[in-house]
Amino acid sequence: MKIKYELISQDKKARRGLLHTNHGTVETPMFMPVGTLANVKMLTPEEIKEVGSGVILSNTYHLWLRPDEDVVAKAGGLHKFMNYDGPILTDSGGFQVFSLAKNKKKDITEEGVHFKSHIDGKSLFLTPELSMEIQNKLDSDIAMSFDECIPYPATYEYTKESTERTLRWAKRGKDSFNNPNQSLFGIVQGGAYPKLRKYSAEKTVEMDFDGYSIGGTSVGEDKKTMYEMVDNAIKYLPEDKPRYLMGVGEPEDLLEGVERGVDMFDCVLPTRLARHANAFTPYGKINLKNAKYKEDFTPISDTCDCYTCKHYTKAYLRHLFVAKEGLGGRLLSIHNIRFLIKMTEDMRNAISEGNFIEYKEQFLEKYKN
RNA sequence: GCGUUGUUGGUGAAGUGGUUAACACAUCGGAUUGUGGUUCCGACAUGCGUGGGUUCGAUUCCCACACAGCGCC
Repeated sequence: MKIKYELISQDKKARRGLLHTNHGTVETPMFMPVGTLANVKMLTPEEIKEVGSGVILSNTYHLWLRPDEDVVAKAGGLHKFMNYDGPILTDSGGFQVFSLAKNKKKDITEEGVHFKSHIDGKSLFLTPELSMEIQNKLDSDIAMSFDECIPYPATYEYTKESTERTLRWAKRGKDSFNNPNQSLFGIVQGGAYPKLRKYSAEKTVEMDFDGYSIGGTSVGEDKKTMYEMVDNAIKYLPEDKPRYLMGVGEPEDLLEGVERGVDMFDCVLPTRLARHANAFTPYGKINLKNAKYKEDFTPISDTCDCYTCKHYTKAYLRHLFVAKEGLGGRLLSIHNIRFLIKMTEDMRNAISEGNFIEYKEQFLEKYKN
């Protein structure tokens, strides 16, 4: 069955809802941890669940290369393969158009995109049809359309050309899509041009997807520009479908996104930062490797309810990072993901109580310091 | 005692008669937004064992001394 979005309550544009999937019902706004290679780096499925995660994200491009989608299909699909029974969303490989296609003009064609494998340098060619075929086999709950994530800055001409091509790719992908148990999201592009965002959103919505995402953000633009991109896309999206802001983000971005009506976020930030000893706290990010934590025997945050904060001190975590012990990254991944997910829980409650803006301002007042 | 080799930052070490003494590790910071697990970027010797000398100029050449290794009585 396809996913179904159910709106529960609304506070201005901020929305609280439920997402019904084949692998359970989850609440929105939600933050989705990224598990590119069929695992959220360093964490077991039990730990992912314990942290309150709704959906996790995995990646078509990476699983295509290794182990390859047929292996996953033989295992019985992505859920069985990785032993995760919650909802999974797969990114289409569109972001790799941004990060791996070196020569945009030459590598990106109407038919598809030429890549060099980041593993062995082999030449690869990914098309909308192939991305759908791989995702159909992976059998995630939500598949993403194959798009081009446009760099920033980009000229109006290039953005227009690319945005139109992404629309044609979306249509081709949808036409070849072949898995009745899987949902498919369309992706709004249009770069930083309001006119193109509107065009992309309206044309994408016409194709009638199961959900819509806003792509092409967090690619180097300033925050003001990013929030404008969201504003200029989201007003054309239907109320009865989930909205997903791709690749975002930082705590302040979640607040700004939810305020504008975003339901879903994903970001590598909590896990990547964790591997490099950076921790989210209510008072901003801290670097646990700093010498000042050498004898700090308090938790990262005394108001955090995560496993790590309940059992370990900053001094111990610092020791693990300085000694390059993997447990540090693991414990901090738990904390950082929990931090963002707890934020979404608090935001949901604030929406229900009609005081989202107050929550946001209180949060930011502390966090900015 | 004689001969010989060596003495460069917290560590291992390059190097040159002439503007800022290489590099690595350690240390100390910073970055990270549809993954970079081992990543990226900064800072870090006012000084080359000590004291003299030669020279316009010495960490580099010379002498003495100190210390360390090796060899010989």
